[in-house]
Amino acid sequence: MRNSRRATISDVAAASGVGVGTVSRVINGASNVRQATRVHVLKVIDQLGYRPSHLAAALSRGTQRSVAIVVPHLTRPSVVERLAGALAVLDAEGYDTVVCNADSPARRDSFLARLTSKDRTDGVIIMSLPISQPQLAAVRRASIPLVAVDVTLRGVPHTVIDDTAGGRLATEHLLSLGHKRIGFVGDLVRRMTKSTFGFTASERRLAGYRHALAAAGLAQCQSLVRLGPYGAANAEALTTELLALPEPPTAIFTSSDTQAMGVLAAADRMGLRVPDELSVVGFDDIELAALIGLTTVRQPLEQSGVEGARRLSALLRGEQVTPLRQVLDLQVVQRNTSTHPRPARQAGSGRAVAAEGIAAAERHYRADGRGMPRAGCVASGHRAGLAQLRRRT
Amino acid sequence: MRNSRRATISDVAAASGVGVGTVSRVINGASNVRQATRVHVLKVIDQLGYRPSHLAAALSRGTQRSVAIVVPHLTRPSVVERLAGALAVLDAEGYDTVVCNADSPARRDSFLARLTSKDRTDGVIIMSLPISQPQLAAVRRASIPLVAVDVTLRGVPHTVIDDTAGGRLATEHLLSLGHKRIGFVGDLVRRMTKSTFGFTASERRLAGYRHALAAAGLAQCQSLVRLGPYGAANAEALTTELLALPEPPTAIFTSSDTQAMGVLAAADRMGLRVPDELSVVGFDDIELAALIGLTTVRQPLEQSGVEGARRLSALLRGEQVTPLRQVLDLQVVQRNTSTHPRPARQAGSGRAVAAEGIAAAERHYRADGRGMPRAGCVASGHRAGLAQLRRRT
DNA sequence: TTCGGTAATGGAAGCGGTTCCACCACGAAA
DNA sequence: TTTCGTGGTGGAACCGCTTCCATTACCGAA
Repeated sequence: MRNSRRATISDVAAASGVGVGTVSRVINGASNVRQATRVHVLKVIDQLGYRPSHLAAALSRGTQRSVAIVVPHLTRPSVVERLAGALAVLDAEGYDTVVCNADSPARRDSFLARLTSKDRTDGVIIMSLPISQPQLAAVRRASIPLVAVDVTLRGVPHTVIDDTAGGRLATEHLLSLGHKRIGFVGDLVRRMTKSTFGFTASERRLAGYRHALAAAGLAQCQSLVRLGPYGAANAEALTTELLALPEPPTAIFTSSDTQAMGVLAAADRMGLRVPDELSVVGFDDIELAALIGLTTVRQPLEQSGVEGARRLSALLRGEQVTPLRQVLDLQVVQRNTSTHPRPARQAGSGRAVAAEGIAAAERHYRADGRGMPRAGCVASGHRAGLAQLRRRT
Repeated sequence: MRNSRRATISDVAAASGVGVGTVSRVINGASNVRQATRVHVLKVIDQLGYRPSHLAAALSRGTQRSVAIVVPHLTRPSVVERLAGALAVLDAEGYDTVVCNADSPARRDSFLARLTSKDRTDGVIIMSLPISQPQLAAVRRASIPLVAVDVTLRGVPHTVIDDTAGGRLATEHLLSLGHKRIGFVGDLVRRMTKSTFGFTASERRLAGYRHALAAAGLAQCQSLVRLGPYGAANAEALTTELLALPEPPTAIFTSSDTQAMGVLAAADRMGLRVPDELSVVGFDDIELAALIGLTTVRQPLEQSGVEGARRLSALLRGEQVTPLRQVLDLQVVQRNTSTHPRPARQAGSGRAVAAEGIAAAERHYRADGRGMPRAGCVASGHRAGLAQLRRRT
């Protein structure tokens, strides 16, 4: 047996004494093939270990059925849930999905360039990732079927939530519980370019928070708003600052559940009981939120992926996608990190606690957890304050 | 301008008055093209909005540079970290990566069938997913370059950890703290087939636990080992059972960090303080573990993906991959959920607490959290016990 | 002037399928 | 017997590129 190179369809045809057309029909299960022929060809295929080339078939047929999804920070829970939703739909529709994890703007640009300059996939889904005007224009010119999820892209079908409304909902929830001093912990956005894209989710949620406060006739205290890079650790630091204020907030709204974890950690480090001494509201309702009983604004993460994928696949079928802008519902899920503010509060003791907390926090941030020596067993003194998952009844 | 169908390379050639060969050279940046020609062709390409077909190029060139990764349960943090590691490497090497999320054995089989029956990708990475003997044989016959991560596959390069050793490490850590009654909470495995693949990670970690107990000369109490389906909620239920025993454990080792979350939740529900009244050790060291101060066995998740991808790419370069079995290091990271057992313990009060806890748990499991009515704001009475992220100093 | 040698280029021959059209039997209808 | 379908089948043309070989133009060396 000459197995120098992989068997092709004509090898099979030759070996089974039929034409390539017939082999092709057998492979694709066309009905007009005599049973005996089919069986014979199938046997030869098996003997030769022949595997049809997807590539050649796609080229010849003119359709490859593959799409790309570009996401930032694949490891974030909210992103993964979206991605999973999209993958499920695309699989079901028979698409191959190539996942592009754009950790940095540079990688995002390189992915986008790769996708627009060459004809690699039938369509593209962009998730949670603002793209620059020129890039959008490039995609347009290439007329690549494109949908966006969790980003507003002019002229492109996009599935989003109303972040501003979400921020308002969260804040109104806290207001309705009686809170007057409500802090905000969110993302600091370094803009890449002067281009318009403007607001990120966190900024819009902050806007919603401001609207709600304004509507309630409350003065807005700038010092109650703290922004920093994404991540629980940073949120913890910001919260520590917030709680150390002369007049600390009685509640904190934060722009993601992950950041809420940091807020909770900070509260604990400062010795504040949640929700009795501090109410906390997150955003997203990732799986973890239910587990730890976090009050949060639920957005349909997985469903956003599902919708995005559905719309792309409609686009690829040549259907009209309307409306261009699809807004999914939000709702506050009250669990166990929010309640009425405690009636009284002694400023003095509060401050003392806060001071201690800050010192502890500073000790902590100097050494982070993950890069430790590689012995068999390491006692990690960092993260010295012990965290525990705690439920109160 | 006739834009009925997409421009091809010969359209460009015709429109710019050169041969297709020259256009091809321009596209691929070959050096032997006159500068003037290059510029002109480039201009025409731009005018025509021509995008070279990746498909056709790949077919012609005979290499497509794409791989598939098959993973189970994409949303689990450990899986995502592995995936992210692999993606980073594959991107850097210029591969397109199609992600196959196999939630069920059926989907796994369909992915595998799709990948083996047709020639779609250059190679495949399988993560954390046991496959059946016939399937492995099929892959072999098709001689698809394959590597495994977190699964042992005979004859296939695989990157794994020594789960048994990990179980032993965790248990020895608790033993060294003075614990004598150590519980285990892990996965119940319904075997799909009679095929050999045998042990899952959880089972092997359980084996390690048993070894350690045996080595310490401790009697093994079968009732201290509880197995159930994966997930924090189930782990919580199992832990509740464990803590309701007449003689409850003073420490629990559980086969993943996610399950450890459930263990912590159960402890809290039962009113047990961690680590004073119950020590808890997880496995994996996902990001969350550091945040909540969970003592755990660290395995290099992301790195496992990196290694798998590196090995696949070596395989695709035609290099030998040795050793076939690559075992990554483990280490216990002690944080704040493990300490010495408390000296004394009154059986009576313990039991009373336990009984109450079980009742509460049963109430809980009847109604799960996520399928609530869709009003603007929902107060969720399920998950009634409020959970809080808590750090003690 | 003749003759390599070289840089730039044109274009045919694949890559491995799908598809369409021509063709062949063969049985039923005329 | 002739004439049509009609189910099976063979194979050329084509999908859009890459690649290799042939060709041309031009230049310096002999």
